[in-house]
Amino acid sequence: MELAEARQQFIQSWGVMGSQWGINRTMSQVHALLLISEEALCADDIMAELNISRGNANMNIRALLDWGLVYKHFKAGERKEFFVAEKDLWTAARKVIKERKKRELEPVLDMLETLNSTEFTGDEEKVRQFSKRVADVRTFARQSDKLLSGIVKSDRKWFLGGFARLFGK
Amino acid sequence: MELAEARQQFIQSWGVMGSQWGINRTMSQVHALLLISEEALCADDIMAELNISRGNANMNIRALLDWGLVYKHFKAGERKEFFVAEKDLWTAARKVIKERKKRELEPVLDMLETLNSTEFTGDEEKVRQFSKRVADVRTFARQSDKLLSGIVKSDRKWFLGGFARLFGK
DNA sequence: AGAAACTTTCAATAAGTTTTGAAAGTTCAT
DNA sequence: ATGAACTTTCAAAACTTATTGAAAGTTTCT
Repeated sequence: MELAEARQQFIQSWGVMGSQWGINRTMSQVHALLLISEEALCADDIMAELNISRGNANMNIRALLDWGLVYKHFKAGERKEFFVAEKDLWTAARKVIKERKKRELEPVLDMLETLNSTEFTGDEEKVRQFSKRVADVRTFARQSDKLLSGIVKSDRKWFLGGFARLFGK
Repeated sequence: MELAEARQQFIQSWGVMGSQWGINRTMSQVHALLLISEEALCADDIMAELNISRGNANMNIRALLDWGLVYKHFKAGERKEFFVAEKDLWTAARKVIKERKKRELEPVLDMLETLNSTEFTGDEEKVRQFSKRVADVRTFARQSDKLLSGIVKSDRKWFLGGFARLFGK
């Protein structure tokens, strides 16, 4: 198989996965491209490889920097900016978990805390039942938050090591 | 606070979270509505509560059944179908993980396995570097898959119990 | 200060996704 | 076999999100 073809396959597949998880397809593709690139790439390289406009490239590169998945890299004698991906995927995954937890889980958690400490007006029995459900969901969400925090704080060994001992007991 | 208002807040917030994770907003809202409903609801109840069309309600209820997050419920003497949510969120979460793993992680894993056992044509050094990157990503993806499988198989106690002992050691 | 090299912004447009609603399909009771 | 009750389908419309490209902005060099 041609190397170029294999690269495209990797980039496409990574893009599809991203879009299924609510991440802009182009952003995932830029990430994929940088992941498999040894050399730091500049905006023009990325535009050319992925066939996208300058604006689109710029916006998605900024987003990746923002997530901490890509770093700026300056080459001596070159004026433009180059970019490299965080190549350690465990580090990258932890950043994604941390960030999504903050952006997407915490607002729900806040809503649940608020509802949990509010008194409702309405049919007494219905209020009782609703409060019970909210409390259940809150417990679950807090537990999930705790689990994710633990993962973010844990080190590579935990991830690389066997998980067998962690479950079922 | 009015009970009705609180219900809307819960439903909206759950809908936003879903959409951020690549799940149709209406589907999350139907799920939220069923989660906080003691009684089983029929299509018309859901249409009325969420102000959506019959087609939309039907399509999203089917999807939730498909994910195993909602069950059909028949009421004696009633001809129409009623629906209830799986109220145990740990059970629901495991189903979601299992399903997303299958639908969204496994295709990437397959791509990585294929690329990993393919010889590439092209500049020798570039091929070597690309293969190394693919191997790295594959290792990470397999490890993630293993971790998720463990979670899916683990029991509630593991989730409810303290995670402290699991990390950092 | 001016010009070149580069990055960012943003309004217009394109692409993609979701929703609707009416028609077709199904099931069940008589 | 018919009709009422209910569910499913699907093409068209509405809505949302992503992308473009040209203009504006910034930085660096002489």
